[in-house]
Amino acid sequence: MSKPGHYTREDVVDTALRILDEFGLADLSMRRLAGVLEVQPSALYWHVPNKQTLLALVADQIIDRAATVDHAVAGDWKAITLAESIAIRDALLAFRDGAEVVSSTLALGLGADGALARIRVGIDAVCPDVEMARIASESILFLILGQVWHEQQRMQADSLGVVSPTVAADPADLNLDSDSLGFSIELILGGLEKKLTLKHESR
Amino acid sequence: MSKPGHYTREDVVDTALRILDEFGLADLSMRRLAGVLEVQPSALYWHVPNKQTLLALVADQIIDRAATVDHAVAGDWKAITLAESIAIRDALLAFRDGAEVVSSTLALGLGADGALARIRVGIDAVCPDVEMARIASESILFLILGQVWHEQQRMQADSLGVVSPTVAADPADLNLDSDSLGFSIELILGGLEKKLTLKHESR
DNA sequence: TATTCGTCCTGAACACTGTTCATGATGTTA
DNA sequence: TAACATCATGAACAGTGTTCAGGACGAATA
Repeated sequence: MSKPGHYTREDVVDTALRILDEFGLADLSMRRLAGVLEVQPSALYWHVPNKQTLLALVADQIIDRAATVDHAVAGDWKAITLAESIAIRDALLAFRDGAEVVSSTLALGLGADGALARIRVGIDAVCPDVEMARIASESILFLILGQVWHEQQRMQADSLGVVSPTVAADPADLNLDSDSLGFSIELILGGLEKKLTLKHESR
Repeated sequence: MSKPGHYTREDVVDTALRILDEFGLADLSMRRLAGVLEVQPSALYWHVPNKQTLLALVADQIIDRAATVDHAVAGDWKAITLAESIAIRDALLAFRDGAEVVSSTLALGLGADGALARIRVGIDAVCPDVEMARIASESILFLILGQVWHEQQRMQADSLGVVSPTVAADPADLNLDSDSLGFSIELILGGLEKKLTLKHESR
């Protein structure tokens, strides 16, 4: 941001990512982004065709920055899938409104496919039915996105001073949320395992 | 709409619902809504404090119109939960962009709580752990919302002439999607059942 | 009958939004 | 020196949610 000269597309995406994290998706406007870069709004449209693809690039960045998982250290396929899911969850949580950005990008089919791919690896290893594997991994992804989106929206509501009528700020809340996601995923993986063993036995 | 006279809040919400279904969420603006009612945009702000709560009322309407489920006819708790889920899924599908409207309303905590309540009844009957029941039913709701949102966004993309590179219009697509949701939910319910029986045995 | 009151709406304005377009400066290559 | 791709300007267009002083009109009250 210091050099007022020529920018690259990566500069634009990185700055958008920072504005997103600092002020939230609602305040991430093309004009604001241009202002931070000390540039006219129209200049952005040289680097990017429109705002939606800008957000898709931002979503890709968020997913790409998810921590890698050592599959050897994680354990069996269930542990691997769980670890990958937690990594993606943390990546979404690392940026404000991350879940909403990735959600809409994913819904529009503009990117962020890396998330689904990472969830699938563990499942594909044990589930020969590709359709079944697709449904299971998509379900887990929806679970992650829904949970984190809900959580991040609640965070914003809280930061806006609107204290929710429910019990406030339990010290073990973060762990509870983390366990909550883990539990949900275990439900799906458990159900999948059950289905797989049944299929084996019926042969 | 024919009488230019006084409107009630329900008229406004109903008209918003019709615009949503005909033209989609992106085209549901306060100005357009006012135009259909042959009224100045500012008139709407007498009936409703802002657009977000208008959308929340619309979301409530969508959920409230979900078909009722006869629990006696459905069968056991798993069948009941599945039937309720399908009913909610169909309610979301009955209006264009229904999933997105309900999703954001739910995330903002502004309404549409009926959906979660209906999913919970079957689970609460067999799951004594309220926390566990909450997580399981929220998971199912996220699954429904994610799946339908994805599907509706794809519908809009298709209707915009952007033919997706994947195989087009499989005649069994609708059934496949319906089965897809049923299968995901069965995964969760199966996992929950497994967890419940394990808990019983360990006593 | 005259006046007040609550209800519902008008018309104009404010402060934004994403996006387009003709034009221009700057540095690299032919 | 001339041509070219790169990256920007500045103005404008068409739209958005929302606010606010004021006005019309029917019902209740004095």
